[in-house]
Amino acid sequence: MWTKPHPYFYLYIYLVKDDAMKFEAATIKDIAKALGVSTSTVSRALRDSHEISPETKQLVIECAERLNYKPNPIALSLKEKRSRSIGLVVTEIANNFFSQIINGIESIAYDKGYNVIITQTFESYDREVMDVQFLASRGVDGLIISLSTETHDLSHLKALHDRGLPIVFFDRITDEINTHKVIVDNYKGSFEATEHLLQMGAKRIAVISSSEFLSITKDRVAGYKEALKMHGMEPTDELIHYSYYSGMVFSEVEEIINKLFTLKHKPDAILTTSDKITTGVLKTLKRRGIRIPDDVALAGFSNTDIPELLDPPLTIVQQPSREMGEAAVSLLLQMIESKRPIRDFEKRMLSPELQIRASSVVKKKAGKKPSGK
Amino acid sequence: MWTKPHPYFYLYIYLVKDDAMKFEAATIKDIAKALGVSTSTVSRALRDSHEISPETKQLVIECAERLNYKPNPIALSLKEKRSRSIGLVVTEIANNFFSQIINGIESIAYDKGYNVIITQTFESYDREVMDVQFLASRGVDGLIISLSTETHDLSHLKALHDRGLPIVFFDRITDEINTHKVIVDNYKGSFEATEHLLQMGAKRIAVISSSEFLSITKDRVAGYKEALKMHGMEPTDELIHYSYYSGMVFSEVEEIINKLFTLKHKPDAILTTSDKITTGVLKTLKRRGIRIPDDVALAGFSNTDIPELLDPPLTIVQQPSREMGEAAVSLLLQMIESKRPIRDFEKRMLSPELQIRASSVVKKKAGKKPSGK
DNA sequence: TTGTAAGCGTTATCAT
DNA sequence: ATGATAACGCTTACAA
Repeated sequence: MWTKPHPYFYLYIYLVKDDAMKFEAATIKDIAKALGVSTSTVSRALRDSHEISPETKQLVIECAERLNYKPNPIALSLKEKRSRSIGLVVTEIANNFFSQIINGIESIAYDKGYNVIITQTFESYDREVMDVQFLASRGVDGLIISLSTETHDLSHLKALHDRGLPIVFFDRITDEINTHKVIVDNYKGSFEATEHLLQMGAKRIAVISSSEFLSITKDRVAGYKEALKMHGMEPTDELIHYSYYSGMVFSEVEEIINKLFTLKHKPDAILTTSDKITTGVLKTLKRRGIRIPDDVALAGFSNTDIPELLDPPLTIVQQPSREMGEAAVSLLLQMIESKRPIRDFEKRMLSPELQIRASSVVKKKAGKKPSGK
Repeated sequence: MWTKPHPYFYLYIYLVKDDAMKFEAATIKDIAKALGVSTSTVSRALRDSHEISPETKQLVIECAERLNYKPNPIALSLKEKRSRSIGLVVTEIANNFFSQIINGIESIAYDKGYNVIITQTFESYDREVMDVQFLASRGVDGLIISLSTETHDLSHLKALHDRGLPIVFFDRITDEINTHKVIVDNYKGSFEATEHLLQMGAKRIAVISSSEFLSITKDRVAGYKEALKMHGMEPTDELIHYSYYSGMVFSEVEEIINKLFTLKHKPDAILTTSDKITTGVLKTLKRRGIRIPDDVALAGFSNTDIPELLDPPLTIVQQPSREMGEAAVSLLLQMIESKRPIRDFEKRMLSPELQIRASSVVKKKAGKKPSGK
């Protein structure tokens, strides 16, 4: 159906002569010199210290504006012993779930004057270790991380945590490190999706989930199993499958589908629990000419707009990714900015604003029923 | 088809007591003290200066390792008067074209010790100005930017450029600022896509492009027109449409499709020139029950895997986004790191490596022909 | 109310 | 071959 890829585009690159000299920004010293006062006076005036005469303050502020003075963030960092940057470790930027996480994180981080350094693991443990070390060497003030599927050894993170680096886990979390974590109710999500498939008339629901070593997988599969039991069905191992690389490696998904559809009793519905797995299953079914929902009904976790484009529709479980990012970064900044420990587990919850946003997330459902063979 | 969205997910947030003290990293001073030498000796030893005795060097390096010494990047930045960070302005991270641009940029930037600060405009001029100012205030050493669709006034960038801030434009470029630019051959891309539609038997090809003010739009529409002329057809205005927000605002695309399909002579093929427009058109056609390619053939620019999931297939024009990112950042780092002007336009082209990578990009074509009514 | 000086971590320029 | 010192931009005791 697709012709063989062939080389195509040229890159056009315009080069120009570059003889601009480096612009020197105004410093506090320039202001001091211009006004014939000391740098400390300027510093204090700009920070609106109470021990500066209104006139001087006025003068300084005016002069600062005139010179277009901007405090040098690097000098500040050196003084304050903080980089005002936080590290982020995700699987892949080119994934809606994570790009929305990033949006959530950056919106808040930038507001508070923090940079975000983004790194990607592509589900590789080695990359994760590299990323974490890179971030540590850049002197980030804190770390937000979703573990790679390959990660079983957490020593690279433990070491940093022991040294006092604030860390927040999200989505793929771990029990081995005692710090803040942000996840959604994965159990409930897959429970409801499974239930919906049952309501559509499905009798044999298969599940394709991420690596069974991931925390989220356990919850999602548990929700699936519980829904079956609630409706008087017994989960069968032959219908439960794991994609080690969460669908990043397409052939994994393909093989699972192949296995499922060579069973004596083929499934009449499939639950997929990640963006990439959902996409992969769609692709495979299309290739094999298996129709949705006539041959199999489908319910899947997805944060992309792919399923919306497809006919017939499927059930989508959407995660509040942006809100997760916001929550994670808020917690991290809290850890960073308050030296004091968070004392009260109940009271010191998220700010109300954040909680409201968190509940605004949706689940979309498909209406059609499978022909129920 | 889709039931009304309803609130769904909870955010689970685990809070823990945080009583870890801030870890103090080893400095050059610690090494000096431990070894009873001066800081300058340590500094020189670590930088492998020739004027240090081998024994001292040995000692210092050993000690540094023992203390797990890492040079403080912030102190270095302050000294060198550079932040070792570069700013990036894109439309949106959650867009494959840009996330791959980011991949290209980061892979090279990180290797050379630079951070990348990513900002998003969402096609808004105001956001772009904010982003640029934010990046400037963070003291980035350089800027990589793809202009927003709303941007007609370039003074925010001109000011920085005049001050000597290195800037590289990519994709949506401008003539008004004389600096490096990275684009693909948009003309050729849309020329070939149009030609392919013609070969499929299309007689009336419509084009839906981004804002007509964007540089890329001009090239793409020009390629389309030229292909028509080459095949003895005259471009008609009623078949040429522009989406001001490049498909980011879905209703724009919807309206254009509506207009096209209420024409006396409806189009039998459509060329779309951006990710979002392609997606939007697919969605609209699906909603209106217009079949591809039986009712209309489709060719579109896209860097997502969405079209691959759809049946019937369409022609896809793919941009070498990762390579564009690599090219852009290479040029920028060149500008940043060499005070000397780039003298020779011809010789100082990209490194060979980069050129090779740039040609590895593909175009995929659909095979089916429209029923050609 | 304002100025002086020390310090953040590092390197470059002098001396020694 | 090594050490002392100043400097990068800024804040903050401490003095005045």
